[in-house]
Amino acid sequence: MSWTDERIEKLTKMWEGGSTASQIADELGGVSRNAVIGKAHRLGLKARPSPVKPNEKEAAPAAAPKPARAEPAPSAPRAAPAPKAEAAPRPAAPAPRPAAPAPAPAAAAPAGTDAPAPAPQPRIVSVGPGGFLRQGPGDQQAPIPPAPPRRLVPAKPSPEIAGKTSLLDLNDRICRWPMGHPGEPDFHFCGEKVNPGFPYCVEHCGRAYQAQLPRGARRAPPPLPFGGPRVR
DNA sequence: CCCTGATTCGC
DNA sequence: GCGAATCAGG
Repeated sequence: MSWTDERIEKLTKMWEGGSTASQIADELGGVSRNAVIGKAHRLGLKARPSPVKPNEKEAAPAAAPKPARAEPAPSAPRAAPAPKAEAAPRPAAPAPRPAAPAPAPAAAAPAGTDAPAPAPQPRIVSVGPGGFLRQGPGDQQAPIPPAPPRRLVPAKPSPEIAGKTSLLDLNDRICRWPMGHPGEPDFHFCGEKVNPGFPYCVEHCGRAYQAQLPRGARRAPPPLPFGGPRVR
C-alpha cells in the first residue's frame, strides 16, 4: 500500500480527531500501527498526549533563569554524524528540573536576595474548621453525591406480585418462563409444573425449543452497526 | 499480558 | 520516505 492523498487525508483527519494509531491503521487497511505513527510524524502532525512522554520541553541549562528565554537550544536530533560509537545510545534526560517556573507575585521579591521564591503549590488551599478545603471563587466544585437513605428497610414484595411465582420461588420442578419484563412491578415466572427434563412447562418448551429451520428459510443476521469512521 | 505513542535505523 | 523493531509508560 502506498500513501495516496486520500489515505493521507484520512490519516490526518483521524489523527487530529483523536483516533488511536491502531484504529487509524485498521481503518485504512494494509498498514500497520507503526506505519501510521511513522507517517504521522513525517507529516509533522504529532504532538498528541503520549503515554510515554507526559511532558518535556527545553531544559534550561540552569544558573540563569532569566525571564527572557529565547535560547536557540542546541538540540541536534538528527545531525549527529558520529560514527557507530555505542558510548551514548540514547541521550539521557538533559537535566532534571526540580521546580517548575512558578509565576511568583511581583511584590514577593525584595531586591537583592535572589531567592527563587519556591512556590510548589500554584493554588492556595486552606483547611476549614470542619476539615473541608476552602476553595477560591474560581475553583470548580465537585459534584455532591446524593445523600444516602437514612434507613434501610427490608424490601417488601409489591402487591402486584402477591401469589405470583417470584425469583425466590423458582426450583427445578416449576416452569421458569418469565412473564412480563424484569423491572416491572408484576414481573414473575410461569410457575407451572415443569416438562420433565426441561426448565419450562410443556407449553413454554414449545416456545423455547423450535426445530431448526432449513437454510433457505433462516433469517439473515442483522447487519453490523458499522458505518462511517469510528466515533470513539 | 494488553494497550499506547515515540524513536531508531536499515531499506 | 517507509515501516518493523524497539523502547517505555499506563
